[in-house]
Parts: sequence; structure tokens; C-alpha cells
Amino acid sequence: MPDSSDSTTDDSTGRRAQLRERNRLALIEATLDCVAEIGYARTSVSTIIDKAGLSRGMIHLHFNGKDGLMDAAVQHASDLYYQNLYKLLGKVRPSAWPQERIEAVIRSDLSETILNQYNVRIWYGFRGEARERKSIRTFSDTRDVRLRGLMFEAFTTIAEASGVDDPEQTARDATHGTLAFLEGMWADYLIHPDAFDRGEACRIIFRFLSALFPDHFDLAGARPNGA
Amino acid sequence: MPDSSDSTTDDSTGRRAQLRERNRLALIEATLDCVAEIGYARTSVSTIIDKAGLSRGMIHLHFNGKDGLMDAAVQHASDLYYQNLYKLLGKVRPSAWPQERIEAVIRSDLSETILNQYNVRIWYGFRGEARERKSIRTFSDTRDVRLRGLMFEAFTTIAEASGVDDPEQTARDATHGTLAFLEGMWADYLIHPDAFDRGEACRIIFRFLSALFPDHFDLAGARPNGA
DNA sequence: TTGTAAAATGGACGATCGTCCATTTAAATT
DNA sequence: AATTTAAATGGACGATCGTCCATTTTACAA
Repeated sequence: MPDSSDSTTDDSTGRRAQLRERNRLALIEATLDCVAEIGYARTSVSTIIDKAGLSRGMIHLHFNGKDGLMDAAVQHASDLYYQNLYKLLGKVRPSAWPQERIEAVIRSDLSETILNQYNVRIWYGFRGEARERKSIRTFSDTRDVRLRGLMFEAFTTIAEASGVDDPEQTARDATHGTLAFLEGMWADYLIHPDAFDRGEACRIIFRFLSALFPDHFDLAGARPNGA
Repeated sequence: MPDSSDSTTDDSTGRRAQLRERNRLALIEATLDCVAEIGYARTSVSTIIDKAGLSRGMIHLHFNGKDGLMDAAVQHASDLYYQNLYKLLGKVRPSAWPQERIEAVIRSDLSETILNQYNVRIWYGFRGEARERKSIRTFSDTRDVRLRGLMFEAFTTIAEASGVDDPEQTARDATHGTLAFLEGMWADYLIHPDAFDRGEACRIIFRFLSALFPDHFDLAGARPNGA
């Protein structure tokens, strides 16, 4: 019996809180797994704790019931989505053209990392239940303020350089339209996961963008010249 | 004794079959009402028969259980959607320009008749449950073959008249892209039913289409000249 | 009007739902 | 080592789930 063997591992959090947090996360992940695998309607407390390998009471202990767990799971899924997305967007060099930023958003949102069976099933599984559940509603929102702002800024620069009549409205429409495009591609992927072609999806969006801003986009994505 | 689900339209003239059909339809409509009002997950046999004002046994009698009723309800919703859509499309005169047909598809799909709270909630309510349910999968499919064919034909004519490099692929992309656009607008409407602006949604789509085919579209829709 | 068979009823049934708490386990403290 | 206490357990509980059938109702034929 080693006495005080782990006294040196004095983390900021005690072993107790550490285990607690581990179980809390296990419940959230089990919930998302269930929603992805059997859908929201069939996800019950029993299926969740069965997958997590924990006891029934944990849900009440950590989340005050199933609803609280669902809210936390939605929040977690949302966090993961934006975390992954912004990690991909962070690879764009600071001096990049605005059209390169737009291309990065499109390619990232359609990449395997973000657009996959697991995520799309969770997304649409929760969205169908967005009724009266504020947390789910927030999650379901088509992309957040930060992403919209990023895209709008880039499109504004592009629109101004293109000399269109109303750069501000053009940029708003381009942002709204591109996001609607991505949304539609996600729906496509949900229904036809096997037939879906990421390259084709990108090309279609770039075809429309290159028509709108021929100096900044072509079928392959951003054009190197631009503004 | 068996085979009670498929062919119930034996003799619609008799008062008996007439009442039977009326109840069958009442159950389907009550189911759709429930999905629209409280979501798929919370829709139970009890809530359905309560809304329909009929007895529990009816569901087993007419549909062999809840699953059968859900399938029938999905089918009914799908039928209504296309029925309404094609009714609106039928108003386009036979000699219309292809760009007018495209405009009709867009305006119809975003019209109050088709894109409303009731329909969008049903659509997304079922879509989240598209897992393993063939009937729901079919319903969820982003627009049917007939509609796609109609749009592709119109876009092919437009693309050829526009003298683009690859008219066939351009037409395919335009069809796919426009449908993705519409899909994205529906999602927008689901999340922000109050802020949603039908006119703006149309304008955005037409902005992209007018960029692709400047001779055939402008921000207001189809241009009268064209091919 | 009477007989009959289809249609409709509504409650019984076991299974499963989500909640909650008395109890046990084990980390932390003395 | 003994004590404290937070964390975790797992079953009890009433409510509700969907199914199914014995019974009643009623349209239609005789």
C-alpha cells in the first residue's frame, strides 16, 4: 500500500471533480450518439445510460432530468461544430484575399470533418424538435452571428471592388445566399449520403459565386487576383 | 381479413365506405396536426385520437398501428405538397419562356400556400426521423424527379441560349443549386418565421440566377426577352 | 322490420417512460 | 485509521406508451 503515492499529482481539480466531469461528459456524448443512431424520438433515459454505462440516477444528479441533459447535449454539439469550423478557418493566412476566406468557409462547412453522417443526423434530429425549446432553437440557427459577420465583411470588400450598384445589399444577399446554399447541401447529404459529392457541391456554389463576382471566383474557388 | 391498408377505395358510393374513408382521413389529418403542433417525438396515439375525436382502436383498424398511420400521414403530406405546387405551376401559360417556368417554381415554393408554419414544421418534424423509415425518407427527398426534370429542361434551354461552355453541366448545376437555395430558405423560415421575408428570399435567388444568366433573369425574376 | 356483418368503441394489458430517493461506494479530511 | 461527505447506484413509483380484442353500434341487405 503506497502511502500518498499520488500526492505529487495535485491538479487544479481534485480527483473527485475530475471523475465527476468525466461522467458528465460521458452522458452528453452518449446522448448525442443515441440521437445520431436512433433519432431524437427513440432516445430515452434507458438508452442513454445503457450506452454511457452509468446508472439512471446520474442524469437527475448532473442535469436535473432528461430535458436538462438534452439542453447540455445540444450546447455541446453546437460548441463542437463551431470549434471545428473555426479551427479550419484559422488556417487561412491573415493576409488572405476576402474571396479566399469565403472559399474556406464553404470548403470547411462541406468537409468530412464537419459534414458527416454523425453530425448531420444530430443536426436534423434536434432541429425537428426545435419547438418551444430555446436551447435547441439556438443550436438550430443557421450559422451564428460571428460567421455571418465574417462572411458579410468579406463579401462587402468583394462587392465594392466589383463595382456593383449597391455593394451593401449585394453583400447581404451573397452572405444569405451562400448560407442558404450550404444549408441545402446539408439537406442533400442527409437524404443521399452515398450519392453526395463534396466536390460537386463546392463547384455548384462557386459557379454561382463566379457568376456574381467573376473577378474573384471561378469554378475551382477563389481567384488569385481580385480586389 | 388481411390487407386492410392498401386498397380501401372499393366502393366510395356507399355511405359505409364513405364514413370509413372520412375517419381514415381524419386520423391522418389529426396526425399531421399533432406533428405540426407538438413535434414528432411527443405525438402519441393518445394525442392523435384525442384531436381526431375518435377511439383508440381506429388506428389499429385502419393502419395496423401507429407506424402505419405515420407512413400514411407522410404520404398524404407529400401528396398535398406536390398537388399544391403543381397547381400553382399549372397557371403558367404553355408558351411561357423557360425562365418564366423557373420563376414560377421559385415563387410557388416560397409562397404562403406552400411555405407556411404548418408545412415547415411537418417537413422538419418528419425529416429528423427519416432514419430507417423508407416512407419518411421518400417524403423527405428534396423535390421529386418530375420537378427536377422540369427545371433541368428549362435550364438546359436557357444555358444553350446563353452560349456557356458546357450547357448540360451548367443546367444540372443550376437545377441542383436552385433547389439547394430553396431548401436553405425553408430552413431559414423554420428558425425565423417572423423575420423571414418572402420577397427578399426570391430576390436573393434571382440575384444569383441573373448573374448566371443575365439575358434571362434580373432581380425581379424572369426577363421577357431571353431565348 | 329483422338479420348480418362491417365499423367503431373503449378499456385491459404488459412494456417502457422519466423521476426520485434510500442506500452504497469511495474520495477527501481529520 | 477513523470520520466525513460528495458521488454514484439501482430499484420503486406512477404515468403513459402502443397494441389488441371483447363488445357495442350501425349501415345495408334480406
